[in-house]
Amino acid sequence: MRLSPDQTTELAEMLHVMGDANRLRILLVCLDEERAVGAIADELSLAPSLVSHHLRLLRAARLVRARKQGKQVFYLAADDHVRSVIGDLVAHVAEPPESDHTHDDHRGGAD
Amino acid sequence: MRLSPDQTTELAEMLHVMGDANRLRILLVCLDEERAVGAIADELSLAPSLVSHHLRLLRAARLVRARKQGKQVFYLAADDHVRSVIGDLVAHVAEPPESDHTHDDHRGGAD
DNA sequence: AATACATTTGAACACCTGTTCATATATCAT
DNA sequence: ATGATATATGAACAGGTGTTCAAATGTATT
Repeated sequence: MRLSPDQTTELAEMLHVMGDANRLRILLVCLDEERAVGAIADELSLAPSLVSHHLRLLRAARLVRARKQGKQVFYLAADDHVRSVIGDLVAHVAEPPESDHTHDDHRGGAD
Repeated sequence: MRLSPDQTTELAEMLHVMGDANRLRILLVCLDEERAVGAIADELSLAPSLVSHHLRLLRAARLVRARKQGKQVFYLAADDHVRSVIGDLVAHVAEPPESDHTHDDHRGGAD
């Protein structure tokens, strides 16, 4: 199954936005239930300003949607499509690692 | 389904490595069949040096494995786990943008 | 109107990242 | 041995990125 160059770029951009720890945490927090910016900041112990900055990128990537209510703005995963993708990812990470290692490659020195 | 802080960081790092267009292309090229560095570089029109650099990151993230044969080094997706994750992502991106929404809630004011 | 609260915005900073180039290492052939 | 091929490595540069701070915007309450 192959992707077009455009689709590959699109996927890379999506992964790039999700590939930040704080942004991923924010996305996970408002994946299934609406969350206000302040609530997210409070739960993750992050500055509201920082959360807002990340939320803007998540919104630009169409990963979350915003709903304004009074003074607060509630964020939620954009749609079931996003929830499904994240769900798959989370499921794979939550799974135990494979034990089908025929041979172990040498430790790569990541600097 | 929630992840531990460590698992969340781990996932973010994995997404971060995949979140580069060239790196993702490289990963896709050697997802199901072994590919030598030169072959990847040739197919993607990238400098072998650049491919090697990216391959090192992919290897450090345990996303690909290397098998040396003579002068060439063949790379392949690390395991079925990785193939499954990438497969899911590709499938989601390859899907048509509209899915069967039984109820269409949250109308977005995205800029 | 003024105050307090929630969120956003922009600038500034330090840090990281992708790429290129030159060079090194390894392997095969002559 | 030399030379050619394949890959890896390191330095260096340009540009991007996350974070913080201060200030702005919007919104409800008094």
